[in-house]
Amino acid sequence: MNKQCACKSIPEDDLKRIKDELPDSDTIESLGEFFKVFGDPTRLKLIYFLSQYELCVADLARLSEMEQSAVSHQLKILRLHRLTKQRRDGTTIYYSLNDNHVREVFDVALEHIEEIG
Amino acid sequence: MNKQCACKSIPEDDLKRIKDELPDSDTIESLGEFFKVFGDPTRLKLIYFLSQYELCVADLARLSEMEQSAVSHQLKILRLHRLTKQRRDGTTIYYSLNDNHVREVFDVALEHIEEIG
DNA sequence: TTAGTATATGAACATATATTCATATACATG
DNA sequence: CATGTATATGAATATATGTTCATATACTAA
Repeated sequence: MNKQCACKSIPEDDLKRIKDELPDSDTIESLGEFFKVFGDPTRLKLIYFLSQYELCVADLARLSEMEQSAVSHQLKILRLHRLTKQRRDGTTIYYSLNDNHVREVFDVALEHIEEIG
Repeated sequence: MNKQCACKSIPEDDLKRIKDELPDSDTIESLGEFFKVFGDPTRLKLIYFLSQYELCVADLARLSEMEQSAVSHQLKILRLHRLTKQRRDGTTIYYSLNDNHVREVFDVALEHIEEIG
């Protein structure tokens, strides 16, 4: 008698049901994109600073010790994913976070990191 | 009179203070790594399935419609980042999530995605 | 030990992505 | 309009990453 992987005994119907519970593929794609934005240390720094203050590009560059160009490129990504909003005052553009979820996601993950050491 | 970027008027001391509030660079790196794990749709699917059930590699492959090898490679990443735990039963290895934070991060992000459409 | 099943892994390849450099755009001031 | 400042962007490059294929390891049963 062959003792097969127990899970293989899950009927096809159940597999289908479990599969159906998965958020649809557009949602999964969007989620992946969303997390990818957080998946870079330089962007995380920008996100963190913006979670605390409304800041212009120049100061973000100074705070994060990145070149202005690099900051602009990354801000474009944050903007496109609607993580930030901006406001113009003369030639200066002030960025801030768009959504409380962003801060929340950051905080939960931080808890996790601190917990697992 | 030159109207400079208002934020430039933030004294160096304040900049230093804001910078100091940023989690240390090891933490930022770990956070980035953590989010990077979520930043791939195939891994997200695995994470989702494992947030619901304890599953073996073969069924994860069937559920996610990935090759066994690809699943194993991705599970290695989840394991290394301690997002999953596993248990062996004969030749079968059952995976499950390691931590409630993972589920929580997933859910908050999902809310965000559903909110911004 | 031999055969079979479940999972893991190394190498190769293709694709994605972050940064830099040079330059463009947008606005303000004189 | 001309100049200066703040920000944005395109191209190029270097690096990271996901998948596949072939194969290795770990365990079980006969």
